[in-house]
Amino acid sequence: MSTRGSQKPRKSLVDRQSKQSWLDAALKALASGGIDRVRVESLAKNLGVTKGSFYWHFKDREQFLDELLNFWAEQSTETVIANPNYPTDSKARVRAVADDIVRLDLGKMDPHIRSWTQYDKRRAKVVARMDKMRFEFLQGLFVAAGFSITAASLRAQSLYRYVLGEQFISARGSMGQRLQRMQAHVDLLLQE
Amino acid sequence: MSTRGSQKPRKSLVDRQSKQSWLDAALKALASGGIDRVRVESLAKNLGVTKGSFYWHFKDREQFLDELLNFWAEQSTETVIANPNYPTDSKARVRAVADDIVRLDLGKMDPHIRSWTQYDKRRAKVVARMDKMRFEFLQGLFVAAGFSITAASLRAQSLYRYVLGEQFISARGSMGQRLQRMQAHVDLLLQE
DNA sequence: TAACTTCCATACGTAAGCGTATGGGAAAGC
DNA sequence: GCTTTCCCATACGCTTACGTATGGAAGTTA
Repeated sequence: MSTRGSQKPRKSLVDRQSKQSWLDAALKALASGGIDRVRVESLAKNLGVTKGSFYWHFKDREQFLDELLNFWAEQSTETVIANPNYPTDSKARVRAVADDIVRLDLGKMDPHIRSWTQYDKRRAKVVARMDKMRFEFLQGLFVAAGFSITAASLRAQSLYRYVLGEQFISARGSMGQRLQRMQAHVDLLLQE
Repeated sequence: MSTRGSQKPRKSLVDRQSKQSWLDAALKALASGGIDRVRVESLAKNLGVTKGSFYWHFKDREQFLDELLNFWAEQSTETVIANPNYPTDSKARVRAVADDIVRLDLGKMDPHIRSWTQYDKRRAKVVARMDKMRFEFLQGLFVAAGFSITAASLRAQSLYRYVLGEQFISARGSMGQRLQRMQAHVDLLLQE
């Protein structure tokens, strides 16, 4: 949708930076207590600026929240799919991915994200896309590990629900316990 | 903590009723869009009364939300544990419970409850107690089905996370699909 | 029937938060 | 150097929602 190419480059980097800082702050606020803590004036205070900045970068809070959701989606996608090099052995690969999910606490935003978007059809679609991507990624792992499409689907569903469920349990124990539980669960899924 | 027995009975039934109606309305509002929709004046409108009623029955919103959380906890406890008669065969029992969880949509409140209480230490304790109770109930089922404590624990953890995780996926498919998935998952857990 | 209790309506004060209008400083462009 | 653009501060109006103060209707008790 850009106009002609004869346009000036427009530094637009300071711009990006500032917009990004708002989104970063919002994501932190979201993680710290739900969408209800994502407040324009509160974020402004944290950033050491005023609302003036916000309403220059964004139309209103609604549009901002949309960008926030997309930002979360992008970030989640990058982290999970376009990832570093995992083991080549397919079963070890599953274990490594599961380990990362716990260790990096991927999905830590999911409770708030989902509680927020659950009854917002438009936004729920974004989350549903994420679910689909993540699921297909996991399913691919199990297929590579020798399972049939059906069996892999079942196991991916199970693993994905495990990951999501884990996020909602307050007393999850130490990192070591969580890793161990996850591996035990993966063992269940990987056994013939 | 009651005072002497010579006290009058004090009908206190109208009282109970009205308090209950507020809590019922609040639970419905909570289910329909998170704790943020549990608003005094909004609930009043739904009930066809004014705030006057609310502030006669409750000290303030905070105390009301405490009662709401306890109400949810009580209700969840009743529904899951003190339940009707399930099959006597222990494996069929597990399947029946899993079936009920999906069919009755138990845990449908969990996303909002957990997103709400996650960063509120005092309230998180209530939720943690629920987690413990539910887990021990499930663990008991697997123990009864012949698994060792350790194996039963693992399977109960898996099943519980599955149930919670299921709640957070927007595109869950039809009831039939959900039941089928759940049973497939339980099959995984029940196989030696 | 008079006083008292129970329960709710009305009206008000206050605070938080959104969005807008306006101005201004600093940097970039010419 | 002057203008223009970028970015933000300040100030204001408006809405929502909480909590309180007060009165009053209906039933209860004495």
